[in-house]
Amino acid sequence: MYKAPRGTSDILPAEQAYWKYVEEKAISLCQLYGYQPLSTPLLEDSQLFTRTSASGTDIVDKEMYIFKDRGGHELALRPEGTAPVCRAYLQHGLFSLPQPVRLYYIGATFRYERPQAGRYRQHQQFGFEAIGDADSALDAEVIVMARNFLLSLGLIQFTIQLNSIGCKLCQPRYREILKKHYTALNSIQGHLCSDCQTRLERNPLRLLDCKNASCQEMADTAPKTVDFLCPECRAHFQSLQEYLSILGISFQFNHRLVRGLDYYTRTVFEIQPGKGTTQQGALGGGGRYDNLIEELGGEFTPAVGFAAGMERLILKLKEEKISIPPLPEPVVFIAYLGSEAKNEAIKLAFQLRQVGIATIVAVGDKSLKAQLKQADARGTSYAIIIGKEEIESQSAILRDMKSGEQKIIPLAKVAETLISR
RNA sequence: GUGAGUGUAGCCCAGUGGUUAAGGCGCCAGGUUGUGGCCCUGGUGAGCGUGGGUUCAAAUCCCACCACUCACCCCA
Repeated sequence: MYKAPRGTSDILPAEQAYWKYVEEKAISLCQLYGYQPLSTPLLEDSQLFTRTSASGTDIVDKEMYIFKDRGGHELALRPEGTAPVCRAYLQHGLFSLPQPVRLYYIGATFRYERPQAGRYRQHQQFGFEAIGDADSALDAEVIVMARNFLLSLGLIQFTIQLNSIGCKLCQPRYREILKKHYTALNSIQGHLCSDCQTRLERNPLRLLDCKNASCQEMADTAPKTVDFLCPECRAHFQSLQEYLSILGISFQFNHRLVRGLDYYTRTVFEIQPGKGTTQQGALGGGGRYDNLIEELGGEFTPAVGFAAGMERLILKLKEEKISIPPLPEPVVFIAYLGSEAKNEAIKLAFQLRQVGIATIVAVGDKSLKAQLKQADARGTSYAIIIGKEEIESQSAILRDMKSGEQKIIPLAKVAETLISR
């Protein structure tokens, strides 16, 4: 028996209402803020990610789905959405549009890791990116969108964690200071975990988010990124906070927040869920990536964005028992008895659909009881019953499934009767 | 990659060495010779994740493997 590959899953009809709900909220949010949809392939040249995200990040080091196609090209199932959007921005010359260009996407993302609650090898991400302006008002816009998105879903138990990690100018300086701090402490205490030993060399910023107890002690006393920002980055971060405060958006500083991808500059933020039954991690995260497009071969183009995990959001919706509008069910179920009636039933179903009435017609020549049971199971509002008697009088029984009331109407008037209801 | 737990019909699950593996949901049929949702009756459907071992005898004990779940790392 075949099963869906590990970490992937089928989304059955019973689940689809959640997906539609979240997608519709996402789309209407983006419309409200003037973001336009963009779809990119699931596959990309693997270097798009290895170059931009760089090594030393988990996504590149251990979570990428990489393979060679028949032509020998190394491709990757996209592990994140931002780099493909930037690639498309450059490839199609979107830089010639008025800037910033505001884009959003909803699509599958892949990471090879051990699945658990809210963590899958294939998951759906909703993200939006504003490309082409460094104005911190844009950072604020993105953060507010992220917040309002969750609120529109009915989720209220979350916090926005915020930090600034500087730019090309000030971040290298900070890195050196951080390295000195760790090297000094480590030579005295010598408690740095093996992961952090490598981080110290390859990706010192990520020393800060190590969860290892002894490393945490060192992180607690470590110098903070915000204290070493250059004047421009400091002003940028300052004004971002002002915008947020004007809008009454509350957030928490998190000096240890550095994010898992290398391309981030200045603003980084994450949406952390309140305490729940699972440890699913961030509901979403994002930040500014001013150098990414330049690294991909374009002009210097500052940008900022956000992405959320749909599965995690749905998990939360269920955890908090937020009710979701059901998917629409067909209005009418047509039951028949006998082969003449069957012909009439099929014809009637065809006609009803022509005028836009969602209809299921019975098949398989089952008992009327079984047919009505199906109508009930599908939750149709009406059942139409056609038997021998009805054929003779060219009529049909229209049964209201909720009240159980039924009346006989001319076959020719079924559509019109249903429309008038 | 590491750790823990679980693995019996489509789903939820009882059963801890010994008759044809129990129940609920679902599904099918009947009670109502043309009528759903409640009720009643009957039926359908598993040989107990896979392989090996212990034993007169194993779903029940042992070993290995696989899968699932959760957690760690890290992130959506």
